[in-house]
Amino acid sequence: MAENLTLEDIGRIAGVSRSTVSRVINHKANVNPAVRERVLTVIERTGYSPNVLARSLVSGRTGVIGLVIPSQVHSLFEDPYFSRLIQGISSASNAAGNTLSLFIFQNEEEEAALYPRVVKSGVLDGLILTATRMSDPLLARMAVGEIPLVIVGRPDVDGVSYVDVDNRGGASRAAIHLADLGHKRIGLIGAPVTTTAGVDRLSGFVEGLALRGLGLHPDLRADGDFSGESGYRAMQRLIPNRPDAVFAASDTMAAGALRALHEAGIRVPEDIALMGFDGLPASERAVPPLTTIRQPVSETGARAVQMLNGLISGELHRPHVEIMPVELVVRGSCGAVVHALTASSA
Amino acid sequence: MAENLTLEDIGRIAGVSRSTVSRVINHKANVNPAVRERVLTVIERTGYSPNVLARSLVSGRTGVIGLVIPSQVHSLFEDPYFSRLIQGISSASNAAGNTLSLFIFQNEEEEAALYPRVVKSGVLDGLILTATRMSDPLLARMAVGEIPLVIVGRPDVDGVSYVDVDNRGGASRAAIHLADLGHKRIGLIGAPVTTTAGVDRLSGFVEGLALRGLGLHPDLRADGDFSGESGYRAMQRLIPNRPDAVFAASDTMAAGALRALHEAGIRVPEDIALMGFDGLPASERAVPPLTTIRQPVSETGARAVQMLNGLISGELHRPHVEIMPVELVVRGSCGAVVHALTASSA
DNA sequence: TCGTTTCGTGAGAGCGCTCCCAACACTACA
DNA sequence: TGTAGTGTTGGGAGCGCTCTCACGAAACGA
Repeated sequence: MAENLTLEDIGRIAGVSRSTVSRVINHKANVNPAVRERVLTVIERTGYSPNVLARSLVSGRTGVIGLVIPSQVHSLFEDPYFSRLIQGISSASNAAGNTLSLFIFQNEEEEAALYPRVVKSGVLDGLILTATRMSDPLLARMAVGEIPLVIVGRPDVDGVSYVDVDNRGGASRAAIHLADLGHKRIGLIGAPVTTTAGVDRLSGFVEGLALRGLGLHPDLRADGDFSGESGYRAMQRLIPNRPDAVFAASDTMAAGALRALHEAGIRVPEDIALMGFDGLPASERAVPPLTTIRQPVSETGARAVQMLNGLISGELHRPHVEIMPVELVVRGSCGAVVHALTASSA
Repeated sequence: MAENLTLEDIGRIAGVSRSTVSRVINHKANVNPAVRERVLTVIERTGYSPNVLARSLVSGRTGVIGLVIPSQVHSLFEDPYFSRLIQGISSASNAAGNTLSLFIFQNEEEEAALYPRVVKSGVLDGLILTATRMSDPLLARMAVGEIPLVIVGRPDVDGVSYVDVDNRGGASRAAIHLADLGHKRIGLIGAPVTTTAGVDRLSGFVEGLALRGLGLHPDLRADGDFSGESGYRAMQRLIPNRPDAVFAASDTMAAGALRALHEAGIRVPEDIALMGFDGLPASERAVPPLTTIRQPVSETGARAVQMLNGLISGELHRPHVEIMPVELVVRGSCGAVVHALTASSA
């Protein structure tokens, strides 16, 4: 009932000392079973729970991990990616007994305030940084190693732990899939090359095309910024150059592209094949359903939490890297179903 | 440079005591200007920043506020509402110097774990609870008043501070708008009546119809769960009953409804008028652009933070209530543009 | 029977900070 | 010269916890 019980209080009620109560709570050995039972009863009855602050002050651990979403993530409100990532990270944090603190920065000034205010203040045991840009200034500031750090997405510097999805492999897979369906003029709606994901999906795509003896013609490439709107405009730029297949580097951009194609009266997949990347639930309900590369977003977040906890506890030697596998999901938009009878040997 | 500087260290370097350094840091009066300057220089030079934990332990304030998103919010990953709300709350927290901790609960067990683990542990100064259900069990557990609490959305119990948008007024406005455009058979795709928002939008809508001498025919009402998919199915149920206008209680459901209408070959707004609620950016890019009731989501979140801080500091007497205004945004889907010449007197 | 080990326990110190109070100038007034 | 302020400073206590250490009691082998 009463709010401000202390170890001392519990001890007094149970007729033991503060130290013994502490031992009981922290599951330490060398406590008489009868005494332990008595103390537990008192704790139960009083509803006591230890003051995390005091505990953290002496132990040096707070159990709080920070999730940093840098500025310039305008897509945060459009792209379900971040919702799913946050959900995965939150869920894994709860499971691991961590508290998750969220830092969404609107601008560079807010970013600059992070370092003194949270990293050095001692509240955070570790930090997860998302949405890495190329030469990320935040990263440079944080990677100095004062606090355990895990990046979600490949950073473009060495010596930092990260977990990424297989962007290269997935994009390569997409290119091969489209090529194997008989397409020759395969275009790309790319993600920004200011992000490592954009770079990796581009290079993987080119790599996949090359494996089938194809190349990416400059006229068949238009980059977007992950938003549906940018995918819409990119496709409009591509249409005059008559691609027979297009790989959009995100489902949201693919959805925009689909809209542009509808408006132009171009049928999918009859006139053009379309693929996305992400595997969002919404991609399944597109018309036609979108063939895509599914990435395990919430699992990626969960792995980041686990890796961070490994780093915090010292079990892991840094830097540690993990690449999550992606998966080709064949649906209607690539025309594979139409080709299935003739191309099922592939 | 060195990480673990203390007040004592700074004092030693500056040739003063711990107390004086503390006074300088906390902008207390009665410090010799020359000494203050010297101390500030040392702080600057060493990069010292105070240990928040120790400070919190004695002051009883942590500056951390919790944002709780209960389980059963399946729409979290589909509906941009939460992204925008989180963004607004995060932004306001940063501005107010708070740290935001995020608690997304997957199930009732996780919810049950919240109370002892965070509320009583003393890490949180206050709590924001979102997505209130009717007779929310979480609310019952938290509203006991051990920690300052602000609800986003109207709770169905008394004595709790909350900030809500004018769901009733907005829905009423929508009904009146559609009625004034000459529609008679006005249908509703409702939000779940297990949420107070759903209840309020329903009652407001009925109220608005009544003001124009209309009623809501049971055949013209189908409820969804905020998701696009549910809006799609709800509209399919409504179509056979031939409404000439439909108000969907969320933009996402309206988007689903739009899809159902497209598939059925029913033109919007020529054959049927459609309205949404939310004012999501995506509603503007719908085909046709969606007429909607815009609610200030991120401002609502920001107000919740401000209210919570008022409660924490004791400036506010609880309970405090604030209703945010909504706004009718007329676009193509309601046919108002077509009617504009004849109905501009309204 | 006497060391010696083991177990269970409590007291003390200390984590880094804030707050309170006493001590010390130094000035101002009578 | 004495007394009362006024501004400035340092030390002590204490927030609630963990950890180390030492002490007494019980249990052991010799």
